[in-house]
Amino acid sequence: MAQTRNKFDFEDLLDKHHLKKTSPRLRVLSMMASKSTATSQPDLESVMNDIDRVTLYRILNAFEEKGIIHKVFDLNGTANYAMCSSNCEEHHHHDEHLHFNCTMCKNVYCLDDLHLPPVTLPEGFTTQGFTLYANGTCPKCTKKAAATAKV
Amino acid sequence: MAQTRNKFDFEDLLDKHHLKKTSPRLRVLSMMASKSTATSQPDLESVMNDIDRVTLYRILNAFEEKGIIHKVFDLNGTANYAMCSSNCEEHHHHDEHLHFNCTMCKNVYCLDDLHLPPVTLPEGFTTQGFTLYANGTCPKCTKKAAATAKV
DNA sequence: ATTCAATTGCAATATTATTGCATTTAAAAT
DNA sequence: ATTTTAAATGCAATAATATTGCAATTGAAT
Ligand SMILES: [Mn+2]
Ligand SMILES: [Mn+2]
Ligand SMILES: [Zn+2]
Ligand SMILES: [Zn+2]
Repeated sequence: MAQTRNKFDFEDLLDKHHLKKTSPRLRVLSMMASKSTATSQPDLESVMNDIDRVTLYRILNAFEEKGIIHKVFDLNGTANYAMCSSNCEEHHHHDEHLHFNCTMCKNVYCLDDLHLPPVTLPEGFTTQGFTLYANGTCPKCTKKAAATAKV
Repeated sequence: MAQTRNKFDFEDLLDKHHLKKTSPRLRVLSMMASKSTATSQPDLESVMNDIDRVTLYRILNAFEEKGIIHKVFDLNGTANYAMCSSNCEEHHHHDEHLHFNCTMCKNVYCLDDLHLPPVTLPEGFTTQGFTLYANGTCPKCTKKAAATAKV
């Protein structure tokens, strides 16, 4: 379940990062925060069809740089964006959680509380960060499939 | 180090998958097999600039479907392709190894022998496969950086 | 109220990917 | 060895995704 945030939270968030409180930005924030899954670039674009596509790209890039959102590529290489729940800083993300990509509904879930087990890399490789991806069926789609099978 | 394969291996490989042994396909195979890292679509295209870009896309898709190569997206969302070392079957890959993306040289390494630790998903999620990504500095770039620092 | 830098919108361009169709070619059939 | 055929390629057109430059607009500071 996504954290419920109000208008003022978003305004504070933009203030904190020295970003001007504009209508496009506030709308993008409230859309992304209202969902429990990541938002794909195409989705964002079709929902916010009155905002220029270039503006959307620039908003997403700015938010990502500031550590407000993070980008995830799904199994098809489509860019998806989700709020950073943890304490991501400017140019320094900490989103080392599991990204679950449902092959039925295509949704990308950020499973935040799933900590990654430690991995030892071969000699010579030094790592800055990890991301674990999984694909399969999400709870909603599992239920849906079960219901259809019954009939 | 990539396994050295000769022309006959590639012809056998194509035969095995009921794919015609054509010049473009053999060239793509030998290029990919000669490298220890994955090959990006742009790289492939610039090296094989005499092969039509559509043909390249179709070759890559065919190889992926047959389980000859697998696709990896790097940190920038660019498609990269690498030989399947394990026993991948048609429409059923088993490439659950670590993908290391060097932030300096942008190369993607398939670290095959690195087994993923088991992860337990939250209730309701059923998984078909995992992929672990890491980013950081590869051995070559680490050495290069050390050499530059000395001077 | 005025000023100014940040942000947006628009036009042009670049990059990556897909589709339809005519031509070519590897492999099978004769 | 020739003919036949399905598979594969190349080309043209189009779609989808992303970036850049610049003029107009607007939020926030003065
Ligand atoms: Mn996430
Ligand atoms: Mn791999
Ligand atoms: Zn689903
Ligand atoms: Zn490197």
